[in-house]
Amino acid sequence: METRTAPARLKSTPSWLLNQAGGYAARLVGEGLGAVGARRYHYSLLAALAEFGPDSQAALGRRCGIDPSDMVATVNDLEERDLVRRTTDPSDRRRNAITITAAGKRHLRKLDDVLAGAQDRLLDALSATERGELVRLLTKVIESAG
Amino acid sequence: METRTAPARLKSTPSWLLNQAGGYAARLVGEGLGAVGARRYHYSLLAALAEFGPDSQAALGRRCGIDPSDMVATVNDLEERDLVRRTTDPSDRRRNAITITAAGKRHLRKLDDVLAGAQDRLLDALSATERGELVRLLTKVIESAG
DNA sequence: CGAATTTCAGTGGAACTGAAATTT
DNA sequence: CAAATTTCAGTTACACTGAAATTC
Repeated sequence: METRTAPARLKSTPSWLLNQAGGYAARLVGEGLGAVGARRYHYSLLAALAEFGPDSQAALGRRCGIDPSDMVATVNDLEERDLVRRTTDPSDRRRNAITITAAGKRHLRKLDDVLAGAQDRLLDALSATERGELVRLLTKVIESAG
Repeated sequence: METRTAPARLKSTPSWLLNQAGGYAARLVGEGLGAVGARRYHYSLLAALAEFGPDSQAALGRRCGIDPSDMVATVNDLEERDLVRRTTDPSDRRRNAITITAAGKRHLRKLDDVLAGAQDRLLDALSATERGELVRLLTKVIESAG
């Protein structure tokens, strides 16, 4: 077999490992979601609505790390499929109040299953303890991010 | 202070954590390399040349995970700055033999310093033991990738 | 007035696909 | 002939910038 090793400098560099693993994760998740006609932003947005209730596009974007301008297209997509509803907030007419529909909640449960399957494949090589440890370490890194 | 928590579904999902941390890492590394006029691909390619010696574009691409078509532009960039040399391999004239120059080696040492600084900032919140554990876990994940 | 929200048009790096030309 | 290499043209998901219109 023909083994092609990456340079040692890269294989020992945390940022490179993070990007490799992140790319692999994005591929697995993207394939899974794509198979049911969804994108990563769809999941983030539906999850935020399910957890926190209706909110404005700007607030939802801040929660999910989605840029306000990308939010427009994301809400357009979901609204077209009746997974969310967009109404102007009467108490502040600059805002769109975004609400998740019953179909949206059903869709989110389906996406939960898809995501869980992707995580299992992603972390196939790790024990349950190691998976927990990885989550803990990544959380610390993210929380320290400027 | 106004805390904006991401949905619990996301914060507990390894693929999401990996993408968040990967994005943070890419930003730190990109800023550092950008400050000295370099890109991430430049570092990968120079590191491979320094470790394994001259090779064809295709073989270097396989080592670094760089697409052959992206390799063309990367080598163009580095050749323009006299950091690598591109000559056609006389033993197989389909191939370009890519060689690192003395200036390329000097440049690589500078990039090593930039990268080391970025890793330090990235892993600021982790102890030395935790850093090693993170590298170990990420390596396992990557090696299991299909 | 300044500030926030939504929207649109456009940019840019990164990873990819498809195809052509050359050589083995 | 099939296969590998280099190259170019184009695509896609993603993250962003800048500016306009509306509203607070």
